[in-house]
Amino acid sequence: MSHTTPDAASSSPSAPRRDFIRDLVAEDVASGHFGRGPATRFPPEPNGFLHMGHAKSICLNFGIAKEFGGTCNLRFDDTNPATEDVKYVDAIQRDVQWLGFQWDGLYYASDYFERLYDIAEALVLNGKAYVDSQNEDEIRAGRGTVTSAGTPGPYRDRSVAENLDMLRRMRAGEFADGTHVLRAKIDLAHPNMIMRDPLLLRIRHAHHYRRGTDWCIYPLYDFAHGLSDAIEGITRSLCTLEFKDSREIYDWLVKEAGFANPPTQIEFARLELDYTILSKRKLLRLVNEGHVTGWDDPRMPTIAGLRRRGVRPEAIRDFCETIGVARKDARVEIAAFEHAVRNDLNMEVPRVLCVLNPLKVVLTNYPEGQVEDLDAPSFPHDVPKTGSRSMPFSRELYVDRDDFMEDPPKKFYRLAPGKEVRLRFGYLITCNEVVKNDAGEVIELRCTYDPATRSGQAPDGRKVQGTIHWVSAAQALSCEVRLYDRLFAQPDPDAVPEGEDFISALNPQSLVVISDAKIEPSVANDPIGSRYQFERTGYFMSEVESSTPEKLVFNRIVGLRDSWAKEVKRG
RNA sequence: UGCCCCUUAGCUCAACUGGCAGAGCGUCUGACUCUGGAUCAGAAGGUUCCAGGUUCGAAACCUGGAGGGGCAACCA
Repeated sequence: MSHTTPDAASSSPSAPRRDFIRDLVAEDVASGHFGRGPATRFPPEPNGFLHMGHAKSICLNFGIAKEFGGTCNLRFDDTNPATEDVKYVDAIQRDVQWLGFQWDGLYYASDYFERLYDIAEALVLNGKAYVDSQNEDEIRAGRGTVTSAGTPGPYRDRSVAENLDMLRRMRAGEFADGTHVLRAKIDLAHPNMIMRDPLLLRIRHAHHYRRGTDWCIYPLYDFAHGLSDAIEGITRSLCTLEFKDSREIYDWLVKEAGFANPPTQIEFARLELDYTILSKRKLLRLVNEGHVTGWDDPRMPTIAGLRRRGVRPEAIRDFCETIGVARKDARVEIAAFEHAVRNDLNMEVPRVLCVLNPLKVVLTNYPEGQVEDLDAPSFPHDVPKTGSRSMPFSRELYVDRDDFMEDPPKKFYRLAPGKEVRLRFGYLITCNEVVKNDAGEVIELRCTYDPATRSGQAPDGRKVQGTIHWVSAAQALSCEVRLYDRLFAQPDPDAVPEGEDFISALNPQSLVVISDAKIEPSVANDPIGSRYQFERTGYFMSEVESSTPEKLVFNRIVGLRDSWAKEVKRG
């Protein structure tokens, strides 16, 4: 592969993207440095649902394992009994699998508590750790600040025997929460704050969703994480940039614990997407305060929300591939994600016609009572799929209100008094008369059709610029359409005035429900959960949770790119 | 006022580790004319954060500076 042409490289869809992490892993493989194959892990804390940020990490960790013939574990980092729950464990497993990945090992940090405890005792025996009996405030004060050194507390030089005794009694549950902690004995003046005698174990008499109440000294992140990696034989431990400073304690611990060829931590930038928020803490607030219907609300950037909305895992994986992996923070445009979603659906889903805001059209010269079937291909010419359905055509139709203007501006290629348009897959029609109600609202258009134009072409060769979608009024199915839009009204939801928070940046238009849209009858017997492109409108999926055969409900997955809207905005 | 990291096109990333700064998305223009979508073709867009230095040659290496971010939770 050393002399591939650019063409050959880009035409190979499975060619793995190169990034600094993959480069390192490739070196590991070449050098045999670890003495074992590449091993990664995805280590979520089960305290919330997975979101797009996790998807990036999942694609990276599992992707590397797949590309290099290594392994990837799913490990629940469940070291905090206060926040964790089995319901999150279940959701996380479901979401990882739905994304298309299968873990090699399924592990829980809470299964390593005994092992970690043994390491803690060894540390004490080696004079590398001590039991500190100061309270939280005293410990904080003793740590100093970023610009000043900390000072040793009164318990720092306890004897090994006393430390061991205290640690054993901590484990035995003799002490109350907060009375003692185990600390590594490193350096209270260390330039890296994390190294100023970091806390290893704290007492928590609480119910843990897996351990119940049988354990009461919970390891902190820094103590649990690297050692869990080492226990599992991980080679490269991938995490986000904010853990950069933790690398030093990570290395210190795996070395002190005596692991040969221990794993190494590599940091990459966490994903930020504009117009949404990728923070479990903040997403939990949206759920708890009722701003969304749940973790799987289709507006949520969670895997479960995206799945419910109709996004396919292929689109998420493609997106994660295109954004790449870097060492600098960046906010990715949501447009890039929407593009990935369209790109995926474009080649996969059939086209149908659905009128969102129905406006009746009566074809005055079409025979009363007549219905003819028009054949309509389900895919455009450039999508390599076949299939068609038949669409009933009759005297009374519905078209979209947006496709009619009584007093149109220039370059409006749709219906207007005296103007001719093409009905998709059907005839050319001309608008002759506009019927209004007493309030002056347009309620009906009276048009004539040209019987010679069933093919969509005029025999006399006259050009018709616009093509609009329609349904036959009598046969169309009434359905509900949920138009989902961006969750927040501004790119950075946290950029709000002083005194406000991201809640005030929510987009009030993030869900618009249309209760009586009209869709062509061909979809009547499709399974719930089928995806479509509603031509000229967007991609939609029938809502698994709310659709019934009697009343279909569709979620808008993503809109089509709309250059007319851009034209309008431009004025 | 300490330690660590980052800064290349609007955005995300490249640049074979010192050899003519490129790609995707976005934007714009055009083609097609039964999706104002898609697709296809083309274009615009750069003082590689700044100032010095090393070198025949610097985005890359060195020094100084600026801007941004992380770290002082018994969260992860």
